[in-house]
Amino acid sequence: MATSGERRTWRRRAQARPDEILSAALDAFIASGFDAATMDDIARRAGVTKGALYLYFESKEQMLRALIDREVRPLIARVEALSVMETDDPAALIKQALLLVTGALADPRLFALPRLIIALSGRFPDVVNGYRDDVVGPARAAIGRLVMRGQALGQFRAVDPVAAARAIIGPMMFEIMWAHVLHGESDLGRSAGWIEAQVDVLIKGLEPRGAQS
Amino acid sequence: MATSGERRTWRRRAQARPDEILSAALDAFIASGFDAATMDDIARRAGVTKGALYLYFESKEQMLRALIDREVRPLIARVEALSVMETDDPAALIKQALLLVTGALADPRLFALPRLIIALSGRFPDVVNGYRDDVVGPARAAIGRLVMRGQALGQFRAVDPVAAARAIIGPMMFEIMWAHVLHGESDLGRSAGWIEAQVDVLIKGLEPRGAQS
Amino acid sequence: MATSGERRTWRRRAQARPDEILSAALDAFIASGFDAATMDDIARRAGVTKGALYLYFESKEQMLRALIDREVRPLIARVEALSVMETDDPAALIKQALLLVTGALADPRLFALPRLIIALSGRFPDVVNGYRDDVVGPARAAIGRLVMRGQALGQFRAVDPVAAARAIIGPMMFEIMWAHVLHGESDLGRSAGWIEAQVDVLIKGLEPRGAQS
Amino acid sequence: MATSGERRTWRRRAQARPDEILSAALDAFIASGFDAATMDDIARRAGVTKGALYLYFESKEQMLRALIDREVRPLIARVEALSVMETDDPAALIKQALLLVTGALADPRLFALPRLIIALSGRFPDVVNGYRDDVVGPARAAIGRLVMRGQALGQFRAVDPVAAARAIIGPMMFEIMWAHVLHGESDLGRSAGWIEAQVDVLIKGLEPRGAQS
DNA sequence: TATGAATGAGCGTTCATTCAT
DNA sequence: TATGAATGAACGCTCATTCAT
Repeated sequence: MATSGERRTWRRRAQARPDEILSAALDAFIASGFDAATMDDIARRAGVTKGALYLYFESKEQMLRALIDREVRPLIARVEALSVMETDDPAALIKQALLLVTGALADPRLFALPRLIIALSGRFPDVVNGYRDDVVGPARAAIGRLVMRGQALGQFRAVDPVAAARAIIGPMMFEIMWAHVLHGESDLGRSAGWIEAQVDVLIKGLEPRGAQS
Repeated sequence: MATSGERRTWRRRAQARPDEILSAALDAFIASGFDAATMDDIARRAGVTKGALYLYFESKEQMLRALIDREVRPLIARVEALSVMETDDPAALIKQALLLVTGALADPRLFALPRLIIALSGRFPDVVNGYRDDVVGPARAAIGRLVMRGQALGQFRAVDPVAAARAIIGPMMFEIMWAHVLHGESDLGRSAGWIEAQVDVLIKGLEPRGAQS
Repeated sequence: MATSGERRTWRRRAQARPDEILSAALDAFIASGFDAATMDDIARRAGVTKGALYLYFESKEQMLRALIDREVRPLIARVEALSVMETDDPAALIKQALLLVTGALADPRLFALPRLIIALSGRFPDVVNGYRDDVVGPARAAIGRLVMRGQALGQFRAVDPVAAARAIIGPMMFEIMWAHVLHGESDLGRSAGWIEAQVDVLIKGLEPRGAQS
Repeated sequence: MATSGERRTWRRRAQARPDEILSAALDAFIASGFDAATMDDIARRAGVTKGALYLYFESKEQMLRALIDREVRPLIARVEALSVMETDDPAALIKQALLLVTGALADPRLFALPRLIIALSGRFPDVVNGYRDDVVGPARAAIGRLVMRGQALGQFRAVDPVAAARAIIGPMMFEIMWAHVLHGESDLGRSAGWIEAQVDVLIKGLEPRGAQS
């Protein structure tokens, strides 16, 4: 007797649940940290009861893992896509990739995840390992690929590409993190300009010495 | 029954108690994070009972605050001392200061504090504010002073000194943090060499363009 | 779309459902006890969903009641059948009846029911009452009838037939129960031989004193 | 400033707590079974809060173990004491031991423990193993010792002593258990007379055939 | 100054039961 | 007849904090 429309509504709801719950969990983790966030709080934010959470996730920790996956994978995928594009101006792609990442991490909701990783490292080793293998490693590799391309084109000096990637990504990340931590969630704008300038400087640092002004 | 010698020992211990407790708290926070560390665990590590903790500290949160104070002030004081020394080689002092800080933070017990700050920012705003005003600010100012000295001596280019300080400190800190987070407490040595080299590069970046090789 | 063959299959399954569910419930109760067995577990074992359980049974408790009914009635019926057979060797029938019961209860699936009764007595008085009236009473009466027959034939001494039945059944039951409880489900064989010998001894105990070797 | 009297009061209370809690636990287990009894219920019966329970016991299961120990050890100790007494009438000691045990188990609070063992066997193997090794085994051995003494004196036939012990204890236990289970906690008196008579019969069964009337 | 028994609120998780479909 | 999402009340257990001693 149920129309297919009604059925679809219900189904859609059920299928959207995990996503809604993860968003609620993210909010709760941002507000209270992983330990202090309660399943009740997450449930309330998601508009379901506590029990319903366990229909979709086995535990709070697994929810964290799923959350990292959901939030971070698309970003790293875009960076990887950038890194395999054909180009004769890899410096531009590097800048694009860095601004993509820094722009995304300027959002407190996205930045919350590295922050959680930092806070929980040492206690949930596989969360950290997953992050290292699925996020940090690929990101370094992607930037490293672009550096190699620049080297092949004679635009960059012959340095270890992955080390160079680390040297470029690190300062950016730290600045963003510190801006979030020290200023709260407000005036990231002030850093944003600084960041774009820094990106230019860092990339220029890869050029052959003679090419520098 | 107590000889004055015994009494003195006892006094000394009693006066050392808050310190012993803070050390125990630090160990506990490192092992479990702020939320997951229990007062029982801290008491056990300090060799006292749970109740005794409250003789010296009002609450777990206050203990955290006292801990940050105790751990971080001496380090920043040494950096400030460096920054006001008379010298005609400020680059050497900058390097010394950076290696002082990075060396100290390589110790997981000291690194734990920035990690706690990062993890708890947003929940304890005044903890963060205190850290910004008493640690981050002074550190940037100190390095900035040395940069200015180098500019006055014509050894460095004319850039904003505090911005330069940020650009030097940031990459160091991030690399240390990531080493702690991703590798656990083990192979910081691998990064250590990298760090010293990076310090040289970063300082050289301050020199006038013509001076570069 | 459904052929009548398919329909019949479906009908048959639908009608077999309550039975399948009860079997699943028995397995679950054996594995975990009544309280610790979950409806989910029962449903999984029955190959249906949790909700479907409530189509056939009002509650977990009612399921227990139905289960006891189903499992225990056929066995007691066979004992009763034995007890009303015409015979001039009632001792043989008693032995047959006892071995029937002990043999059946050697199966953990059947023994589970007395175990459940024992465990739950005091909480579900009517379960116990039902068991007493429908199982224990009839069993004692049946054996008692055979004892009376033996007395009528002059083969047994003049003792209270039901008391004699109790004295015969009790040791058997206890030995089986203890074998299950103490050894787990493994070496009931060791007791089995012992049991047959005991049955002989117990029955012989009913014979007139002079008849004993 | 505390008088030693006050102190003693407080101490006495604290030292009596585990016992009070175990009694409360026993009541709760009797009323609801192990699974259905809640820690809250136990705490309420003991007059403390739930948390206080965990000052003395690690878990509900450990409480069960401690309870078995407390309730059952003294009884078995008394049986063992009986079994090593010098005597030239071991039959009398066997009867005394059996009446000791059956008399004790007539108390529903004591009988509750074997009942719990039966209910939980298969799920808490070490609870069961402990019971087998510390209770059932020693009890059989003790009765067996008395049987051997009777055999040495020529008063009993040459049968396996431990098997004889099993054959004597089993029927008693079963009758008690069934009385508890079927009649609830009320009219054990009716069985008590039956039991004493049975004990006589069972012991007489050990005598040489010729000695029987 | 120090103890340690005790509290009480709360946590992550479970589960018998319900009900729209 | 059957599903499976959802509930809501508990449950075993924990812990920061208090306080009589």
